[in-house]
Amino acid sequence: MSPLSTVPIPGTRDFFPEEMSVRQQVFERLYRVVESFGYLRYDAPMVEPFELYAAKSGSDLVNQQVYRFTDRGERDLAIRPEMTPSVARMIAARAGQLVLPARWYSHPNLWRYERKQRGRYREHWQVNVDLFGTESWEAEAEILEILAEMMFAVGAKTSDFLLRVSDRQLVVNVLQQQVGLDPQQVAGAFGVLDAIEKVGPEETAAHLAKLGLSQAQADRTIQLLTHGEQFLEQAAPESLQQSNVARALSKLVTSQPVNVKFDPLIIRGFEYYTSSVFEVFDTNPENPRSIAGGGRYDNLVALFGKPRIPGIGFGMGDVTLIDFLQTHKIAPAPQIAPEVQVMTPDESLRQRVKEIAASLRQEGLRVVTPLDSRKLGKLLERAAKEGVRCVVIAGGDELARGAVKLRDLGRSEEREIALTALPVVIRETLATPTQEKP
RNA sequence: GUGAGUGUAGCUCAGCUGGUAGAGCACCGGCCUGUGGAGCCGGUCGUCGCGGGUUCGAACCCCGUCACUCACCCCA
Repeated sequence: MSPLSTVPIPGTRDFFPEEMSVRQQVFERLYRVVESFGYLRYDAPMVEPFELYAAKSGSDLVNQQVYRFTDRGERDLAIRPEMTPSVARMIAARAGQLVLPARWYSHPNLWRYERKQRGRYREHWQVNVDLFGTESWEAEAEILEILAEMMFAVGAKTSDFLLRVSDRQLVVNVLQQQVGLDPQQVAGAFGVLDAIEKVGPEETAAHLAKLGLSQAQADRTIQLLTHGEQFLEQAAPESLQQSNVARALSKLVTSQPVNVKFDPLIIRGFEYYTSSVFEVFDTNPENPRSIAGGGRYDNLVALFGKPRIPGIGFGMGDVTLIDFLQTHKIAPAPQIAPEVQVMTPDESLRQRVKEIAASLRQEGLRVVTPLDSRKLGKLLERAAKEGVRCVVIAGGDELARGAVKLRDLGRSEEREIALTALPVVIRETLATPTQEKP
């Protein structure tokens, strides 16, 4: 029999401690931002009825990419490919009891059956932030503000990212009323224009002609959709008045300036988005995938037979976010070393070592002790390699005086410290910058 | 689903038109029985992804296969 594989199944990742540490630090910053806006965390099952997604998630392609199986009770189930249907279900379940607006967030792992490539895995973790119960443009503003603050919280600068926003309804209105397209042509135009950045304007014009657009209509459509700012200028005032995104755009209150751009080419795949849609992009072309995206879905909760509760929200995924941080060299350093190691040169003092370690743990420090006997030099070498900052050396002479040696591996300094003062001195040491030996 | 690239030690890789498998790092030990990172010495480590073929002889050439990576399709 061949040995078991150590490789995770395709498209999934193991998170070794140093990777987990980075992920954890990044996401804890995001949690803090979201919670600072008063959002409450929830969770839901990783497996849902398949029909939850079949109903409204959108294209038949989504269905092809869902992990789907039949359980022993003959239920048709799916591993969640996204969180929004689940949260809509939960909101619907409490529809009569909730104080609205409801501000909720979660951090689920999501699955999609697709081939792995840069920025895309079959399993990824996504922070979802959703706001339910208002159609006000201020909901758009708040959601976009949170999104921007999340980017700032992980160390992004204003110039590092671009927030592209659009409004499906507004774009549809303009194309119908000002270019004279019928609804079918509008739908077709969206599909074709999605690819305009790849195939170029000539081919796009040809596709539009097939949909029955005149030359003038095609030119006008392309011109409008590829010049986002002008799009707003050219939209009828009553259309703009109805567009939450258009109204929110200039009124965002954020701790740093944000690059926001209206861009009608932001479509997004989910069919349930009713008007506002938006995505965050890295301004560095090395990392072309969107870091976060979302939109308004005013009809989703009503699918559960409950009163219509409008919603708006977005997801920010771990894969593209951490790619972004690494591209800009602002990912946090892994923190995997214990703060303190306690050791002794005298085998007979092992028990005292454990007692000292226990008392330091009571002080909230992360403390390890050697589990086997080795020479002090080897123990120090290993501690240094692990990145341990403080080493407590409990020798008989010092202990007789009620003291130990405290060695700061970060600065190669050693002092004798009274046991009673040890926690305080260790904390001071940990707060001091290290000084690398040349 | 389509296309391309890569598979050699735990890791990063070298290995000439085919001639018995290598380096650096890492790991373990010694020099150093109460003090780390350097240095020196020594040690452990491989079905050369797998299967078949050609050959006196294959890590190398040929065929197949699998895995991984990147891109396309599409999308969080």
